[in-house]
Amino acid sequence: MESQVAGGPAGPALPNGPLLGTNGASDDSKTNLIVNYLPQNMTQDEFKSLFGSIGDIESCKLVRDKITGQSLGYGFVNYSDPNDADKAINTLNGLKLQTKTIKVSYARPSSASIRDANLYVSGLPKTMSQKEMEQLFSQYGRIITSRILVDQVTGVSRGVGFIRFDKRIEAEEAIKGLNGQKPLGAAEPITVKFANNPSQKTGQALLTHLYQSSARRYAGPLHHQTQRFRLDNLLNMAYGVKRFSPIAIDGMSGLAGVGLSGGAAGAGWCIFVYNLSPEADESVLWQLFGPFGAVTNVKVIRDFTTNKCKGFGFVTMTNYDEAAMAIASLNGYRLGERVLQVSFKTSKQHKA
DNA sequence: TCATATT
Repeated sequence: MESQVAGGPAGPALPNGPLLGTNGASDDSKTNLIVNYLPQNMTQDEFKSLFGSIGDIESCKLVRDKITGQSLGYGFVNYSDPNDADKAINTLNGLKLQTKTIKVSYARPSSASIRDANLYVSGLPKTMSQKEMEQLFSQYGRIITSRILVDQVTGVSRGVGFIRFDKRIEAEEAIKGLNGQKPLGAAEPITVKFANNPSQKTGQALLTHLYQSSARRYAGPLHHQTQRFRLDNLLNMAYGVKRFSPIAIDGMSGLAGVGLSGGAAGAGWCIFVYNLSPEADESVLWQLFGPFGAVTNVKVIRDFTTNKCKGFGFVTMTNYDEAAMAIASLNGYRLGERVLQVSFKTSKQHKA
């Protein structure tokens, strides 16, 4: 993560110049851990507290979905002392937390070459074991993880599995070599392709969350036209249907001086979004508001010196009804540990 | 017939 400078009194004298290893990279391979199979509902604070009980933490991060803020079930911990990292592996690896058994291991150095190295395999013989599947794939490289999905009730293989290689090149070679091939003694060929990236799922996950939260917020019989409008549109979005609603939502009375920004270039409805994380960027706003309709502009307000988001931003949408829908759906939406506040921007001139 | 491992 961050460069660490060796300052140990017992270490060899360092030459002048950058206090880095000969390869120019900082060496956190002895202090940086990856933690997998965390319970879905574990928070950053709980994560830090659990691993902080071992020793001083330099930094730690529970990895979450960029858009929905949901935990992705893994995280990183960087200890100040390599001995604490070792201790964390020995004492916390295999710990059972709720339904999960967490895995604690040293993190490989992060690089582009190890990303997108995860394969989805289907059409496997039901009799093939995880070990046999690994043997089949191991000729193409170092396998980091493997799994065969099983029927929840019977425990029998579903013929579907995952293989994560150390390097993406190895995964590519495995696809070339094994996709469409019959394993020894198998009746049918297997399909080998890259597994879905979690980020591809987030659009759908967002819509699901929005639909659920919307359904909760407007719980009750759907006889009111406004409610029907919202739910119809959320369902339409989920199915990718674009259509105009014949039902007009609440009138636009009482909106004088609110939201509507004039000017040829900036015409549209300006929306104020509050409680963004310091890490938020424009893409988050595009992805949050895009599903609701035409978005012409997004802006994250950043601190000039740190370049971190100051906690708020603005989105401009062309159509009133789509902006109103976005506000109704996203106001109060939980993004990670934060609850968004979303409203039409109020004009500053009129404030006391 | 896609669960979750690279900040």
